[in-house]
Amino acid sequence: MAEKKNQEYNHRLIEKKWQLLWEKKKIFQAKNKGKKFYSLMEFPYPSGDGLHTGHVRGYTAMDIISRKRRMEGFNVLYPIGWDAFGLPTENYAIKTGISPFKVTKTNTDIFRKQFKELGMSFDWSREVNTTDPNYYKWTQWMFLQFLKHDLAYKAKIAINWCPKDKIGLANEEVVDGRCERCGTLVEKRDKEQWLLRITRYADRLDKDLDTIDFQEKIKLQQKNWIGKSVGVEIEFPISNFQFSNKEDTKIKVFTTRPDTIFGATYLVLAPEHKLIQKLKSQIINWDEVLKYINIVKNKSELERTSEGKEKTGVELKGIKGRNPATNQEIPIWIADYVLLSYGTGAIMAVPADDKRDEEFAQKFNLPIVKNYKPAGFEDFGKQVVKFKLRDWIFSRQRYWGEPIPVVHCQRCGIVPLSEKDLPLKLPKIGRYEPTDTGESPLASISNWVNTRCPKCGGRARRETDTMPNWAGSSWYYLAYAMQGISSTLREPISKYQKTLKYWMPVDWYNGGMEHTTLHLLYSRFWNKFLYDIGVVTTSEPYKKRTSHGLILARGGEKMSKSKGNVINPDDIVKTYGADTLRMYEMFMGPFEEAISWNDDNIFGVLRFLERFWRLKEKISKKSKSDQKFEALFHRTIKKVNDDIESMAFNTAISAMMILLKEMERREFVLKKEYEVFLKILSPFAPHITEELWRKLGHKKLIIEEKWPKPDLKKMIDLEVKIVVQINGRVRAECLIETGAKETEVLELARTLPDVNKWLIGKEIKKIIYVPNKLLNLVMV
RNA sequence: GCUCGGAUGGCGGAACAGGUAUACGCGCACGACUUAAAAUCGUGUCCCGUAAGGGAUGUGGGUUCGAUCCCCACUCCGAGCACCA
Repeated sequence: MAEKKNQEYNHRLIEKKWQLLWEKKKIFQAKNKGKKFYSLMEFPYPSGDGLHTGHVRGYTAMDIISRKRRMEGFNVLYPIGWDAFGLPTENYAIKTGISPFKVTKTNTDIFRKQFKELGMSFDWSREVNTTDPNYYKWTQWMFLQFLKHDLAYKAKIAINWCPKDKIGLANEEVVDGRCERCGTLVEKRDKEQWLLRITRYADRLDKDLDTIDFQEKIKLQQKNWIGKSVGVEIEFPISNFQFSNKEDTKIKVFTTRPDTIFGATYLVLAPEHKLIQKLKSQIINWDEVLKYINIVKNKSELERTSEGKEKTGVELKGIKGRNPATNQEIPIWIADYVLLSYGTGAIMAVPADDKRDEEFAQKFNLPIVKNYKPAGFEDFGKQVVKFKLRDWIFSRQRYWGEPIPVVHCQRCGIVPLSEKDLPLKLPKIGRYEPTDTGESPLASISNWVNTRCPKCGGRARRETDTMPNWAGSSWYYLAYAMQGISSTLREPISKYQKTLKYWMPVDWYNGGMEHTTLHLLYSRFWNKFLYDIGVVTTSEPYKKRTSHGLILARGGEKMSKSKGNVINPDDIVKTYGADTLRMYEMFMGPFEEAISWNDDNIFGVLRFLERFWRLKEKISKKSKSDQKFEALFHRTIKKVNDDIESMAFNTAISAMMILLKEMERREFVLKKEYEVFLKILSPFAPHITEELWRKLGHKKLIIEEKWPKPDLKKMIDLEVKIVVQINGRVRAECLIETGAKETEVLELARTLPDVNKWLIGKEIKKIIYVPNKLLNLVMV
């Protein structure tokens, strides 16, 4: 009885065993030579909840690809690490008083264990952690390079402020006017902030998308976000006014439709436009103007955009502009539908052509010309390119992030730390709350804050802002390559150049769509900068980018703790095994699309694995299969191969299910064929296939075997089924040798009663023949 | 509002250089094995019709010998952007 039980498929008896053996043999450790393949899935934020089913989907997909590449002879790097700085850990620390260092340690331990239990073929020797001082030393080093090249600067700007998290947010972190993390309404606050000049790279970030293999929807989203538009800057003279400064005699507007200039009947400035203050003395209704400016200033972003888009504005009375095309005097208005941050902060309004201008003109009774004559594109100004992309707000007023390595010296101003003084370590503290003044808790640690200026030796204060959690993830793909040298990141940068050149770019990068305008754009920018200063040799970090769909709870809702509908992958692994979970998540539907979890369907793949396990009993010593089976067999090898490449994992598995059924139906299974089947299944279900491979008596592991190639000649059937249609409707089918000519098929078709009865007394007008597929007889 | 996806059995989904719609899986029904149940295996499973045949891929048109696939109009769902001149 016990003996019999051992022979049944039991994941508990095999999965751990192989995981330990892989680890012991260091089978997944990448070398730094050979034909390389760098596959990457976005590294996780190690939250206290552990891995969720969505993680499993993405990591399994890249694990399948990585395992296949290894069998194809590539030197594969499939690394893993932890993006561990960030708010949830800090908030947890505030709530419990437990140090974020400790929380991070606990959480990464859990994640690591879970990944191992899933059989992920990570190179654990290259594990990185963004909160490790050896790691963030480099994040800080890169910040200093930005600073050195004038790409990091501090400025007082109106930022998005989350009053609950007490933190400034980048534009990319504001969703529908609310904080991306906690959903609180975002306020505007004037604050000194660090910014990175990502806008200097806007054009390259846009253009270079054409050189890389990203999914179209990803490229589109990035293009929309960068928002490149080509237009013309046109100067409208201000009439009836004497200026001391010549520059101030004109209002510069940006338009993508300079051809509509003859229809421009008024000008609009953004309320924050600098010129307004300069024109103050000439504006008759200044009180009214000032009142409007203040109202706009105090409106939140959400209010400004959500008030039904009802247009508001005030005319600047006392001054007029002149349309250079018509030479007519036109009024000048200010209105908040014109944004200071885009173009020149001023527009020429063409109410006949632009919907917003039309609404505004109607509300305030401004003239609308129809039937104006079109102008040439550059007749009244010169062509310029504008972007929607804004500079990246790079500082956060929080504890749990990389300290920004500069000091503020009373005499020298902002002074960067010397590179040899990195890392600037985050001091351990007892309280993690942000201060009410909106400063980081670091500000209250006087023995850390008060320091000496590296330049003059005088008194100085450390910068207390920290970096956003997008910093560490902007270059982690480089860290994996660097990490390989000696398992540390301690060497000077020159030591890493060879290995960086060898590994970069990442060959295949998978991740979530939610990171398209954040992480993906930031890291491309970061890499381009490092390319420009000679640290890396490719200007794009990722050759190919794909994305996985979300996994939703049953019924299509998002999984969430509050709804109690969260599926814990640990439970599935425990009950059914890692191989079953991996295969289920790959089989459940199209990889790129969102899909609902359904426990019932797990049994489908579990049964498949159990049946596969039993198949070994049918192995025979015979040496040849029939041609028909071989055709199916080789077609399956090809399909599994091609489907993995296009991430159509669901149909790859379905093809293997069909093959299994066919092999069960037959009286015997050839050992050769069985082994090939094991190999093509192995990336999906690595444990059971290693076990069965070993049971066949092999000493080597299946992961060390070669990926099978289909025999294209054997894929072709000797006979094919041809569908016979009459007037496009299927009436019969017949078997005929592959590659038969039209006349042969027609001759055979005529003999079929189901065809013949439609032909009686009628004339065939036209014959359409698709070789090996279909014959369509068109009748009168 | 704009941009991009999507809509196929009871359910998840296949089929895309226009060529047998519903592969594969789940569920369900019946049968075999069991004293019995579970498990397993086998058969069936879009709708109407005894059949011949007809109707079905969100809706309505069009192109074509032939349309899930291409074109036009619309409805609904999802994602992204959102006064970007």
